[in-house]
Amino acid sequence: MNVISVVGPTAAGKSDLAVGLALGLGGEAVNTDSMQLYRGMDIGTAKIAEAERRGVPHHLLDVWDVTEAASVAAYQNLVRGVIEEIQGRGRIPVLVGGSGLYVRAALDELEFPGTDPAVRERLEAELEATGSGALFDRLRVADPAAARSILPTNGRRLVRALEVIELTGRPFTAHLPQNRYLDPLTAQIGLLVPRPDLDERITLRVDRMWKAGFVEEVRALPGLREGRTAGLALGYAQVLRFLAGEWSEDEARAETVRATKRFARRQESWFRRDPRIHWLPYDAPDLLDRALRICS
RNA sequence: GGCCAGGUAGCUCAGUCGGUACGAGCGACCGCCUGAAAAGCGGUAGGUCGGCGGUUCGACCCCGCCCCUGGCCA
Repeated sequence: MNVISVVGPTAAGKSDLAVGLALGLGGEAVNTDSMQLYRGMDIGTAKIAEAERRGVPHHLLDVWDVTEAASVAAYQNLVRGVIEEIQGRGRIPVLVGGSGLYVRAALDELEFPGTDPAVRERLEAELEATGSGALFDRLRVADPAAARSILPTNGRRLVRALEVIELTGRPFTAHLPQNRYLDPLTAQIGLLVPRPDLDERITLRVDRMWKAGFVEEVRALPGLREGRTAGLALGYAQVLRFLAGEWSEDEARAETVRATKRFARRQESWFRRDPRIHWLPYDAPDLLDRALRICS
């Protein structure tokens, strides 16, 4: 295989498996997690510690400032470059992370039509003023196919669809080669975790984050409030509300656990759809061997 | 032991001046997802309305007794 990708819900043990695979295959780790791209967001994103990397180089961690807005398209440029560079050195990129769209952006034939801040801003103002229903009606005329796949109440996606149509003059749905790897020799490994185990692991992980000084980490990142995305990250958003006096610290922690469980469920439903993923039980004693076999 | 409040969906609670529970939020389960994706948007399933008896054509809503929870008094 030329490219490996480890996916699955949060707290499943992806980082560790990726390091094992990299060591076994002569590879390097590449982050596919939208929030670990941010500098300074370590505890709350469960970023793999230096010691746990066991000498394996890790790419695309700490590349954005928390004041920058995240962008899949920008990320896509970065990953594609990194993958090429690693392969150029005769090594194998081992992608790791749970951001479904980011994984797709890295692995699949997928292109993002452009964006325009002015257009975006105007559409967002319109959404604010007239509500999503009006935007939906417009989309229904401009691109019936897109309207069928976007719910009338989903303002965010309506804005983007209309933006793309306005910018490209083509329907939003014009580009859709689904599930096609850029490199046919790509293997995706998914970690399967039973719900009760997953919930327990999430609770423990959040507790550990708090003990590790998560609140202090957030306090030390004033830029979080300015950025459009970083401050919305799981845990960070909740701690910010605690720091703002809206919630007690306990509430913030409990809400973080709840939101993380919900997120893990969304990750599962995203990855479940991809028939190309090889699923392995997260606690299999021979997990690494089985994964290596799939990758060879 | 007496008084008061309360026992309605897994949880927290609405509600019916007696006529098949419009229930809500959270949770659970499921789905969507193309430049904010740790974001955003949806769908479905759960209730013998504490128990037993009575009044009534009819009670979750009225009456009696009992059980449970919280508070106050003794």
